[in-house]
Amino acid sequence: MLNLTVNNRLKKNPPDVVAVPVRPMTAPVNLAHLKTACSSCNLRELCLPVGLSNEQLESLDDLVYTRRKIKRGEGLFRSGDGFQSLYAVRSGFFKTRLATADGRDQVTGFQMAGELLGIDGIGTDQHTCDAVALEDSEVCVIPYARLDELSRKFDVLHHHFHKVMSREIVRDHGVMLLLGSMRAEERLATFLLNLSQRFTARGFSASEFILRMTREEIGSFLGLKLETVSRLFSRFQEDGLIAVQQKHIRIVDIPGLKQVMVRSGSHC
Amino acid sequence: MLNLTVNNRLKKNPPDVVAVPVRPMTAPVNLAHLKTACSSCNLRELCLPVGLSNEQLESLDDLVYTRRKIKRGEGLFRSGDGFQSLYAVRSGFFKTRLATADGRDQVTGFQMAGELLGIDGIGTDQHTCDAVALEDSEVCVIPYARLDELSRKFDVLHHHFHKVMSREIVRDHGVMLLLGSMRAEERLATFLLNLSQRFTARGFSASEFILRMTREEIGSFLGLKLETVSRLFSRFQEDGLIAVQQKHIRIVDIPGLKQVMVRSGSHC
DNA sequence: AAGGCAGATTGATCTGGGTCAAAGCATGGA
DNA sequence: TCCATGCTTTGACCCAGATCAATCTGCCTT
Repeated sequence: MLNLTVNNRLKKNPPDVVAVPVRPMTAPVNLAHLKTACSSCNLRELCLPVGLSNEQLESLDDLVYTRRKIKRGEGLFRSGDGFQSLYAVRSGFFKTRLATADGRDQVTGFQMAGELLGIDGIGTDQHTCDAVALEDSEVCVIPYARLDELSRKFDVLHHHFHKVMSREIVRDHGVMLLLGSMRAEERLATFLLNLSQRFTARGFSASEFILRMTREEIGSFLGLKLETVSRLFSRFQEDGLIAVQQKHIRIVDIPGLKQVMVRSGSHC
Repeated sequence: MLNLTVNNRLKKNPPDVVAVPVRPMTAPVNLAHLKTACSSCNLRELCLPVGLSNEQLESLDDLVYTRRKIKRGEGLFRSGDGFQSLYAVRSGFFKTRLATADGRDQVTGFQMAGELLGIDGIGTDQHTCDAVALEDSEVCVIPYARLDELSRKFDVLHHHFHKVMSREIVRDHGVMLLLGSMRAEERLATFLLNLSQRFTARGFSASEFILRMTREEIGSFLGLKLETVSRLFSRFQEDGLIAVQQKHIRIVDIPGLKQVMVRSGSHC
C-alpha cells in the first residue's frame, strides 16, 4: 500500500485565535487594498454573501474577521476536532476525507474558492471528517455562534445558509448516483465536467486547468483505483476528448465528454 | 430490464391543502386520543422536537397542523415539484431516489418513523429527488416558511434544525464511503446493522424485522445488483449470521456481522 | 547537475460482481 | 380456489476494473 497517508498526516490544528486578523477590531482600516472583508471580497458572488444587500454585507464583515493560511498537505480540521467555526475557502484547494478504523480512506469532496467547509461539525459539535489543503490555501474563519446570531437578524442570511446546506445534500446525492450506478468512464467524465463548470463559475477557463489532486485522490473520490484513473485519462486522450500532461488538463471536446457521461449510461 | 419503474410511477401529488388536518384550527380538541400533535406524539424523542421544552413543543403543534397519508407505491413528492414543506415520517417507510435522464435510478436513502424528508428542496425551491412510500404511510406536513419563522423565535429549534441537516450530510458521507470503498459483503452487513440500530432506537427488536424494500431497491442503494444482494443473503445465512425468509430477517450473530463489516475491509 | 522520490503510466493477469437465464415462491384479485 | 404476477433464488458464464509489477517522468534537494 502506498504511504500517502503518512505524508498527508495532519498536524494538530493551531487554535483559531492564532489566525491572522483580517481587520483588527481596534482601529478601522481605510486603505482600500487592506479592506479585505466580505463586502470587498471578489468571491462575494459565489460565497456565503450571495444575495445580501450592501448593509447586510457589511455586518458580515464583523462576522468574518479572521483568516487562516494552510500550507499544502496540512489539515484545516480533522475528524474528532471540536467544532466552532465554518470556513470559506478564499484561495487554494482542499479535499475532505473520511477515514475508517482499518485504514481505508474515502475522499468525500474537493473544495475550491468560495466553497464552505466544516458543515459536518454542526450535527455533533465535532468534525466528522478531515479537511486537507491540496495547495497552499487561505480560508475565512466564520465562527458558527456568530453566524447563528447574525442569521437571526437577517432573514436572507438565515435562509441562504439553509440553501447552502441543502445544496450540499443534493450534491452528495449526486455523488451517490455516480458511485452507485455509473461506469468508470462516466464517473471520470462527470468529474472533469464538474471541475470545468466550477472553474468557469470562477472566471477561469472551462477547458484548461491544473488538477490539484493526485490520481489516487481522484480515484478515491470516484470509487476507482489510481491505475484505472490513469488508464482512463490515456483513453480519453486517444479518443481526442482531452489532452493530459500530468496534472495539466485540457478538455478538447466538451460535447464528446458529455456523451461519454450519458451514452455508456444506457448499458445494453 | 425489469419494469419496476412503471409500477412505481408517481401519481401527481395532491396539493398539501387536501391533507387531513390533525387539529382543526377552529376549535381546540380536548380528547386525549385526538390530541395528536407534536407535544403528544410518541416520536417526539426522535423527530424534530428533540430537546424542546414543553412550551416550545406546544408552539410546534401550530406548525405541524396537517398530516398526509400515502399509499404504498405512491409518491410524497417527486423531482421537480415545487418545495413548500418538509415532511416527518409518522408511520410507514419511504425511499428517496434520484433518476437520470437515461432511465437509471439510484436509491439515496430509506426513511422510517421520525425521520425528515424533503430537505433537498430548500436549495433550489424544487425537490430534486422522488420520495416513494414502501408501505402505507403517514407523514406530518411541516410548512417550511413557518418552520423558518418559528425557528427565529426559538433558538433551540433553529439550532436543532441545523443539526438535523448537518447529520444528513454526515450520513451521506457515510454512504459515499460505503459505495466508494467497501466490498459487497461489507455493504450489506453495514446496511443490516444500520437498519437494526434504527429499529432499536424506535423500540423494536434489534435482531428481527421485516424489510420493507425489495432486493432491487437494496441493491440500488448499495450499488449492487439484486442477484448479488440475494446471493449475499444466502451466504450470510449459510454462515450462520442471519436467517432470511423473503422479507423477514433475523440477525442471529450481530458481532459476526460486525466482523464482516470490518474484516473484509482490510483487503490483503 | 545529480540523485532521490512521489506520482504517473502501461502491461499482464486475476476475480468480484455483473449478466443472462431458468425455476421457485408468495401474495392478492377474480 | 386458482391463476397471475411480481419478487426471489440459484446456476453458468463473462467482463470491467482490481491487482501486481515494472518503468517512466518531473520535481525537489543539496
